[in-house]
Formats: sequence, structure tokens, C-alpha cells
Amino acid sequence: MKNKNEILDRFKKDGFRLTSTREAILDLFYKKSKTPLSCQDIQKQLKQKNISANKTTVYRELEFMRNENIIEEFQLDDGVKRYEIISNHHHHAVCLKCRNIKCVELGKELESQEKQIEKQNKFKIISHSLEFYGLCQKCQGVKK
Amino acid sequence: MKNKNEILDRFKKDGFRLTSTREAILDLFYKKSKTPLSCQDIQKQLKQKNISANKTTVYRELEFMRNENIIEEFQLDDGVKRYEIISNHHHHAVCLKCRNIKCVELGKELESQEKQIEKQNKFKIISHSLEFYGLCQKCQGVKK
DNA sequence: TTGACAAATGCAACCCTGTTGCGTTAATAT
DNA sequence: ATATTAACGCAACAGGGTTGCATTTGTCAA
Repeated sequence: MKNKNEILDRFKKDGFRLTSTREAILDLFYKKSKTPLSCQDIQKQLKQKNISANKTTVYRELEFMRNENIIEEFQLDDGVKRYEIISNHHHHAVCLKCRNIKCVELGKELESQEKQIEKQNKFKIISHSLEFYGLCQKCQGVKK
Repeated sequence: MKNKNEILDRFKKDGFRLTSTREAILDLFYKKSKTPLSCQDIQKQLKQKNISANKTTVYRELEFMRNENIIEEFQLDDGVKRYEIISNHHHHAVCLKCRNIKCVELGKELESQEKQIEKQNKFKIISHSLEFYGLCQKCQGVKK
């Protein structure tokens, strides 16, 4: 995970342009609380900065950043695509009540289990996704 | 996981009806290769048996069976809902090329990791989903 | 500074999965 | 045989995401 200016320089070097939308979206990924963002999330947060961006534009920008290996895409149980900066590998804890998403890190225990699965199933693992669903601290306290 | 007739009896006892669509879908879950099924999968397989079922009907039947605790729903990276019989807890190995889905079992190692996450994040875990993405045996051999 | 080029954008129309309302069909009990 | 109501099909809709195309705009070279 490089810093923002490094990335903008690389874009320019590769013939891509520095537009306000591009920079604003990159800002969201870099500055904001490290929660993954959906297209809608991005549009809302841009609006708060008085930047309007068509959803097509946002999706294309996300596609672009994905190709540039800056962000990655994943899905939760709601079928909505979410994106986050590529950094340390981690997983997600999703609150079933407030839908808040927290990134959590695990040790390397999964690696040995992956090897076991590869051997047993003759399946070459390229990536995995692990999400925990439950109740965040706040929502545990609330009576339903 | 009970057998099919037990389930049909229970339906009847609870005032639900035994329709050909219901039985056919239940058959798919019981007899077919133990791969999860999407609504489309189900419609295609029914068609092969010369049974036509409207997608609304299929979705409602799936909802019904979910309420009856016979099947469970989950998502992969494509945002399509899939369903499978509730049985031993397991995970999925998804081939990125042919999209075949294989169920794989893991030991109980994840449990201790869950406890660790619960403690560290004060997050009460209710369920989790773990999918492996990669290449199945067949697709590893194929040159792209 | 201007002009040319192509990257980036917006819009409308579309695709796909999944859902809802409502009138009809048919499984079951009497 | 009839009444009841679960199950069904259809059409219309919802929401996330994509595509084609015309327009705008960032960049760079003259």
C-alpha cells in the first residue's frame, strides 16, 4: 500500500489523467475510516464534499483502480459489491443488526489449512474470503 | 439432515401441501450431486424433468424450505444466491475458470480463532462464511 | 496559447437477479 | 362434491451493475 501521491504520479506516468473525481475517490479510500465502500457509499460521501459523480463514472473508476491494483472487490451476504484498499490481508466482521463492517486480522493458521485442502481436493487455491457475521459491541447491548 | 419422506410428512402435518414442484425441488437437493443450487440451476434441472416452474414459485419454495430449516442460503463472489441442504458445516472451493463449486470440510481450528476474534473485537459471532477461490483439478491442466 | 487527441464523464437504455400484488389453480379436509 | 386456502403464474417492479454513444476536459506538443 503506497501513499496517495505515489499513486497519482504513477497514473500520470502511465498516461492516465488526474481528475477531481479520481482524486476524491482515492481520498475516500485513503483517509476515511477503514471500512469497505460500496458504489453508493462513495456517491454519498462525495456528495458531502459537494462532488457529484454519476454511478457509471464511479463504477468505471473502481474498475480502473482495480486494474491498477489499488483496491480489491469483495461481496458480503447482501450481494453488493464493496471495495477496499489492498493492504494487509484481513477478514470482515459484519454486524447483522447495524450492518457495520469491521476489519479483523487472523494469524497464519489458515495457511496450513489451505494446504490441507489443496492436497485433499487437488484444488489450487488462489484466494479466499472469510467473513464473520454476528453482533457488534453496541448492538449486543440493545434489546431487540 | 432428515430423509425426504420424514420431511414431506412434517409438511403435511403442519398443513402444507405436497405439490409436484415441491417434491421435485426437494429431490434436487437430496439426490443431486451435492453442489449448491441457484434459482436458475433449479429451473434448468426441473426443465430436464419436464417440469416447468416460474421463478417466483422457485424463490417462494426456497424461502419456504429455509423457514422449515431444510436449506440455507449463501453467496459467493458473483452476487447470486445459492442454496444447499443444511447438514455438516462446511465451506466451498470455487473454481475461477469453470465455476464448479466443491464442498470442503475443515477441522475445528476455526473455532479457537473465532473465540480470539470475539474477545479482541467484543464482537459476538453468530455465523461465518469461508470460501476458497482457485482452480479445480481439471482446469489446472488446461492451458489458458 | 492554442489546438489536437484521447481519457474521462454523463446520460439513457439496458441486463440480471430477486421481489411484490393479485387473480387463478389445485391440494386437502369435510 | 364442496369449501378452504396453500400454491402458483403472470406482470410489473426494484436495485445493483453494465454498455453504447455523444460530450467534456485534462494533457501535451506545436
